[in-house]
Amino acid sequence: MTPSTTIEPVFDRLLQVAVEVFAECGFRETTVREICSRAHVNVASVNYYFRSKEALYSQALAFAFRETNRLYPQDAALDKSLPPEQRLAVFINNSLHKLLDDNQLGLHSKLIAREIADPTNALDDIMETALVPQIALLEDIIRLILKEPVDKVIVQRCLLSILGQCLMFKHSRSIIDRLYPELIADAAAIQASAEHIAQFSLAALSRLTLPKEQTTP
Amino acid sequence: MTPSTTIEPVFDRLLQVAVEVFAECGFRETTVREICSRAHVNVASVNYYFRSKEALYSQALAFAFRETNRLYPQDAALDKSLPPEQRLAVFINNSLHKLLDDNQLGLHSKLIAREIADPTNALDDIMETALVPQIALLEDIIRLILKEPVDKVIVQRCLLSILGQCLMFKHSRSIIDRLYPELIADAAAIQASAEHIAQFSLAALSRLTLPKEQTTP
DNA sequence: GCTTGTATTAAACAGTTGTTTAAAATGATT
DNA sequence: AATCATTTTAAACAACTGTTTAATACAAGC
Repeated sequence: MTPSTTIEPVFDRLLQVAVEVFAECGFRETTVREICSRAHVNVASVNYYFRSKEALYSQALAFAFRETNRLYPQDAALDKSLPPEQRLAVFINNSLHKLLDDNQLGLHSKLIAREIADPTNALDDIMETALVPQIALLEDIIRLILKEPVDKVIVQRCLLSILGQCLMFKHSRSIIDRLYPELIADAAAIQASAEHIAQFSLAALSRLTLPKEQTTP
Repeated sequence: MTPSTTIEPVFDRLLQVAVEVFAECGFRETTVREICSRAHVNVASVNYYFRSKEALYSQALAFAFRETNRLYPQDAALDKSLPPEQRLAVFINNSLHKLLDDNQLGLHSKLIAREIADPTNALDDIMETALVPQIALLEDIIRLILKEPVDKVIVQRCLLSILGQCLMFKHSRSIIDRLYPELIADAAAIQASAEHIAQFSLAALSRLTLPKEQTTP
């Protein structure tokens, strides 16, 4: 048995390269041979260390989730001493950078986004461990902003509204690249986009709590 | 043996089945044998009528766009005599039904959403003919709602906010299915979700035009 | 009849896929 | 040095891929 404290070079290299290639090409389009070629290991290594290509994918996905949450922790959004409006802004800004950072490790979110858009059997395992906590956090923040207690489905719909605005930048990246490339040109632009989403969402939330006075004040 | 009930030519049958299978499995996972099998034609037919599998995909994608715009025309949203707030609500409701209708022809939007999330070479051809007009329409409506003239990028960001909320229901369907399946259970739920998006967005838009100091009444 | 052009077919092609095998290399323990 | 389990390797496997081929079927025109 290999001690869990010492890292296995081939195993680790395989996992990292797998995230890279799976994120780039998707599950089906990536070949085991491509992964092994980039990792400079034999083709049989995948079936030796992992049971199969599918098992490697599953582990790579879990690894990607762990990495994103390690590199982009939601500490400030979890800080209950801050006003919820600020926590929401932090959550959105953090999520957007998580999704859009293209430097080397944006691959993790790319793989995750791909899995969400076109799920495989591995999704269910991931949901519980990594996605549900994020959702719960956002739900809490929304509930705090909508001070008075509201129907559960309203909170859920608001959550989807906010999350949808964020995920747009990942799932519909192809459209944004073609229509408004300047909106995600650099880090400053991304931050500005995040601020817009926060502002847009806070405006909507604060309006929803008010009684049904129509557009004319 | 000639099919007595369906006298549809092989070309048309191939195109329809292609939309179905490509939407279900994506470009790469789809095999021409599967398409031909479901269409009850020989394997060579794809290369006979269309040049290649890729050409068939390209034509299937264009066909899907034509069909969605035929089945869900944006007439009411185009009606310039209506108030822009109502036109926005119609646009959103129409888009959401377009995206979520699973009856037989929701396949078209499924194929399109797949292409947006994971674009192939065929996307650029489609953008111009089918997507840009929809975007332009939404841009116009937003500009009307934000009465006073605002910066171009603000309109663009608001457009992405609204579009993101709609596309969420398609691109992240896997998440919604697992977290809040009741939100898209039936046509009534979909309509309610559409009304929420419209309300959420209108609230945000009307707030964005006002000065920001109005947090507490 | 025959010819001509199109449509359809079964079979084969050439390449790639994930996976397995069985031999060889490695490294620690005796 | 010999034994043992573990790791690495090249090669082969069987199945599947998109595409092509060459033989056929079929209709219309002469």
